[in-house]
Formats: sequence, C-alpha cells, structure tokens
Amino acid sequence: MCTECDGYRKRQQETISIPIGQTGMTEQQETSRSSVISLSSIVRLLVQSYVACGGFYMEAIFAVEEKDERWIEESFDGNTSSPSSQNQIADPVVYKLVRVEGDGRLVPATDDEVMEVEDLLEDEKADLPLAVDTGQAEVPLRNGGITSVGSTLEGSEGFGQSEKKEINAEKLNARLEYIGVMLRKVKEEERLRLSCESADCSSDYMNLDGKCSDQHEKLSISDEKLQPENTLPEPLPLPPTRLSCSDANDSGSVETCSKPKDGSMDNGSSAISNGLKHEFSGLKGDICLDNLTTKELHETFKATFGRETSVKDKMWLKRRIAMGLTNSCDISTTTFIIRDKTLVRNVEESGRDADGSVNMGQNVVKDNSEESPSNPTTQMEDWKLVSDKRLRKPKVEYDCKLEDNQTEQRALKRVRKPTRRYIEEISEVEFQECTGRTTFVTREDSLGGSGVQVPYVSRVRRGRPRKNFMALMKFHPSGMGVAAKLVKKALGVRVSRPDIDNANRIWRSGSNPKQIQQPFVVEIENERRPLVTSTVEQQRDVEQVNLDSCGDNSDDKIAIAPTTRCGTRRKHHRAWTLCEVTKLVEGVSRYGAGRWSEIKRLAFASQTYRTSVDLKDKWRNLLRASFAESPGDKRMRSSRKHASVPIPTPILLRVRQLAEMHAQAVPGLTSSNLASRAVRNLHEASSGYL
DNA sequence: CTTAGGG
DNA sequence: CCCTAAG
Repeated sequence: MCTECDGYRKRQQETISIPIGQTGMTEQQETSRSSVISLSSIVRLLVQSYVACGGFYMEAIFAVEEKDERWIEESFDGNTSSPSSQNQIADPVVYKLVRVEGDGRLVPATDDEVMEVEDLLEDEKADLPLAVDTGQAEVPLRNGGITSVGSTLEGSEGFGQSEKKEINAEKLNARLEYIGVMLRKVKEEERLRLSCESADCSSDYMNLDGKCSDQHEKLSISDEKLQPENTLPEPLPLPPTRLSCSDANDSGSVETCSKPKDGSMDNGSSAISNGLKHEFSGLKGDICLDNLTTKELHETFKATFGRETSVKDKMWLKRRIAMGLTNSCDISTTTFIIRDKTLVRNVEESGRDADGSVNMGQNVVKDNSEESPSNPTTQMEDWKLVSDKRLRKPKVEYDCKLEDNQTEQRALKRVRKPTRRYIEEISEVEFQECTGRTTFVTREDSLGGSGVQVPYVSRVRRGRPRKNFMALMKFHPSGMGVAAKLVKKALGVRVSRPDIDNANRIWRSGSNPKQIQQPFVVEIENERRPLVTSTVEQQRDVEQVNLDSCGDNSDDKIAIAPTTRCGTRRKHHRAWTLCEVTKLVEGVSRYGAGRWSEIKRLAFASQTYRTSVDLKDKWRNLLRASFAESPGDKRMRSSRKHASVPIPTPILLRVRQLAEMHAQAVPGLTSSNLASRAVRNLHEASSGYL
C-alpha cells in the first residue's frame, strides 16, 4: 500500500482516540453521560475510514469506557484490548456520541445531538434490523468483531450482573451487524468504482477532507448521485470531480475549452456525447454544455442523474445538468462550461497578467459552489455562447484567441434567471423523486371563489381573477371541458382554436341575455391581446384597421385563413408586407432599434395586429436576413425553401446599415463572420454587383 | 407595460 | 409568432 494510505490510516487511528482526550469535559462528566452511541456517526466513521484507507478497515470504531475511567478500544480484527478480567466494571459500556467532521476529526456531540439519537438505543421496543451472516473474510464487520463486544461484555462476570447492560449490548450487537451489512454495500460500490480506475495505488484512497489525488479526478460523477441507497445520513465528502479536456494545469488555467493536446478527442463536446453516455469517468475535459444539442443534453442528463428526462428545454437541461455537475444550485448564468465541478464564468474586461501575458484566466471566475455567487452584474455570459450557440455542431477548431476577439464585439446580453417553468419542473422532479410516482395534482382554484378543482397549471395568473370567469362558468357549470380550458387559457396555457370558438359560441348562445351586454369575448384575431375585450374596444380596432394606410391589410382577413399562396399557414400568422417592413425600417432609422413601442405607436398605429414585440421580432429577422443573405450568398438563397416575398436588397442593405450604425449584434452570426461579410459586401457593392 | 431574448 | 423574465 502506498505510504499515503498508511499515513492516513495512522492518522485515523490517532483520530479515533481523540475523543477521549478532546471532549473538553472532565472524565467525571464523561462517565456521567448516559449510554448513548451515535450509530450514524459510526457508520459514517466506518465508511469514511474505509474509503479513506482504500480497503483498510478501521480498527477501532468506538471506545468503551471502563469503570476505572480508562478507555478501551474495541477492535474489529477480533482482538480486543479490553481486559477481560475487569470484573469490577459496573458500567462497562459508556459510549460517547461523536460527530465526524469533514476532515475526519471527531467532535464531541452537543446535547442536542445527543438528544437526537438517544432513542436509537434507549427505545427498547425499537425494531432491530435482522442480523445478516457476514462471514465473508473481506466483510469489514465480521461477526467475530462484533460479538467480541458481546463476549467481552458477557464473558466478564461483572457484565452479567446488569441485565440492562446485556440488553444494550445485544441491541448494539445487532445494530452493528446491520452496519456491517451496510458497509458491505458500500464496499461493493467502492470496489466497482475502483475497478474502473487505474491500478495506481495513489488512486486507491481518498481523504476524508475531500481532497484527493489527481487520479481521483476520474471518479465518476454519477457515483455521487448514486450514493449508497440511503443509509448514510450525509453524502460522503467525495473529491471534486474534474473534467478537463485540456491538460491545463490547475493554477488558473486560461483556456476554458481548449483543443486537447493529444488527438484523442476531436472536441470537448463530442467527447461528452460519447464519453458521457453512461458516466463521466475517464473523461478529461471541460464540459461545454452550450455546444450540445438537445439530444446530447439528454444523454448528458441521463449520465448525470441516472434517469431520463423528457424536457426539451435546452436551458432547463443545461441548468439542471450544471447543477448536477457542480453540485450547486447557484446557476445564475446562461453559460455552461463546467470545470472542476464549478461553473466557469466569464467577466467582460480582459486583462494582462502580472507576467504580461494575455490572460483570459482573469476573465474566468471560478465560482466555488460553497461561496456566495459573485456579483451578477459583473458577470458576462461566456463568450462561447454567442459564437457557437447557433452552430449546432461544435467547432472542431476551437481557438481561444478567436473567441477573445469575438468577445469584445459582442453586445452584453441580459442574464436571465431560470424561468418559472424551469423552477417548477425542478420542484416537480424533486417531488417525483420523493414520492416515486407522479400524481395528478389539482388545486382548488380561487377564481372568483368558485372553489372548483382544476388541474394544477404552473403558470398561474397573477393578480385578480378574471371578472367574467364566473359568468362563463354559469354556462358550463358542471363540465370542466371548456371552462377548464378557458381557465387554462387564462392561466397562460394555450388553447386550441376550436375550444375558443366553442367558448364564444357557448357564451353568445347563453340563456342570460344580460350578461351578453358585457360580453366575454375571446379574442380570436390576436391571442396575445387580452382575453376580455369590450365591444367598444373591438369597434375601435375595426375602425383603426380600416384606416390602414398600407391598404393591403383588412381586419377581416383574420389570420386563421389558409393563404392562397402557400396553402396552410400558421394560424396566427400574418405575413409582413413590404409596406410594413419599410415602415419598420423607417421607424428604426428614425427612433432607433429597441424603441419598439415608440415605433409601434408612431409608425404602426393603424396595424393593431402588430405589437411592439412583433416589430422587435421582425427586426431581428430582418437583421438576420440582411447579414445572412447577402447578394453573394447563392447558397443561402437557394437553401431557402419558401421565398415568400423576398425582401428587396436595398431594404436589407438599409437594415444592415442601420444595424451597423447601432452596433447591433447580429443573432446567429459571429463577429468574425460579420466582419468578413462586411468586407466582402463592400467589395461587391463597389464592383457594381448590386 | 415595455423590452430582450429563447424557442 | 409565442412565452416569459427583467425592469
């Protein structure tokens, strides 16, 4: 065995004897304590020691105090240092409750802790776990070792005098055997784990304080999640698992996802998709979740948590995985590069190191999960996000310097916190994990005090309930069909068109004519608009539409109609006309991109169906188009399937011009792309291509 | 309510 | 175009 193991073993042994002298109490006080032993502490102690020593079993698991106030160490190798001739022992078993600290120290328990476990041993009626035959030689807690406790106690005449003590001893015995069984399980797992590793001795141990040898970086992460089903009160302090694809050194490595030095891996993410199929062991590399496809994320998720997920939301997946890998809930960034079980983050300003070398490392903030997160406002999401996010396939060549350049040109984006859907799914998952099954949760809906049970819908409407909900319910008092769907709709869940139509019909054919005066109209023209509109408002809308300056839109052409041109169209889609696009471009040039409400108000006053969000979306598309579909890009153009109203090049040029004026980041394009395109386009323009 | 950004 | 978080 390696010296470190031995050294540790020695240390452990020393530690065992520590509680005797370090309890901070007088020996009188110690002996006056009731007979309490912390089983969980013993388990932990044993497991930790076992793990720490890589197969060595702790010799002493607990201490016995004699009447003469000497401590005896009971050993599990069958030998006992307990003098059997001590017949003067009156209170032979005085156990001390100790807590095992992360670094392996034993700390005397507080009174509260004592209280917690007191009933463990003092409840006479407690069910004792079945003793299991643990006769195998390698089983840490052999019967011999355990019974030695009993025999020691019973064998000495002094013990027999106290029945109670005997009972306690028996109970203890059984419990210790139980512990032995648990330990065997642990050992099995440990053996499995170790068998995956190199035979290198140095890898075969693990310190209690969580530090580990380099070899242990290969430990499977999933192990951490699959802790011995159960019995351990707390997870063992496993070493930080390291997943570096670069052979970067630990001293503040600069690269976040560098090209591996050996050719063994094409890139980090392919390594992930392959290597993570089942576990992370053996993988060296930063995990760049940003590059992964949904499928890969699913695989990663499974590898991380040992179960499948049907969640498609990439952000959710990334966050969840990141949480799993970093063992932290603090995933406030939108960039997911994980190294050393920490999320690597990037801060905007790049600087130079003390040695003068360009240092991206300064930008990389390692956020220890233990520590509070650094100020979010100083954080930028990582440069990888924009540059690679839309390239579904990871780059084979990944050059930090390139990325560095791109960083500078990229506009700072908002960092969004996890969506509510994400949060709720998390809790849902946790709920499932607790109960083991999913139940259909309903809640008593408070809408209008109706007290109906509705399926629990995550996105609950905030604020006051819909005024007209009760009125609607009158027409469908029993059926949850339409009503429930409308509730859902009110709560933000999409409802199919027929349902809405149905609801309106039901409403209008209602038997209570009075309520029709205050109609409950489900807006069918544009569902983003409020569900409840007044007839007055509607009338106004119609009037406005009739004033449409472009003249090519009339409100009666509601979006549901299939277009003559291209068959079925998206339900609520209204194609942008050239006129509108022009107005939009004009508006942006006049008021600036981002001032969508202003543009909407001033330039799109008549287009009630265009919201400011629509304008924003359209502008985004225009930006994309203007840069992606430059005249030279035949490939791009031909790949376009439905060339619906191609936007005239001059307009696109104008868009690009505006974008560049406003230094707008172009979605889906890297800045290097952008730059080269700009140059090329300039060239083409000057050569009269346009 | 408006804006930004993911999908 | 939809959804939702951030202001």
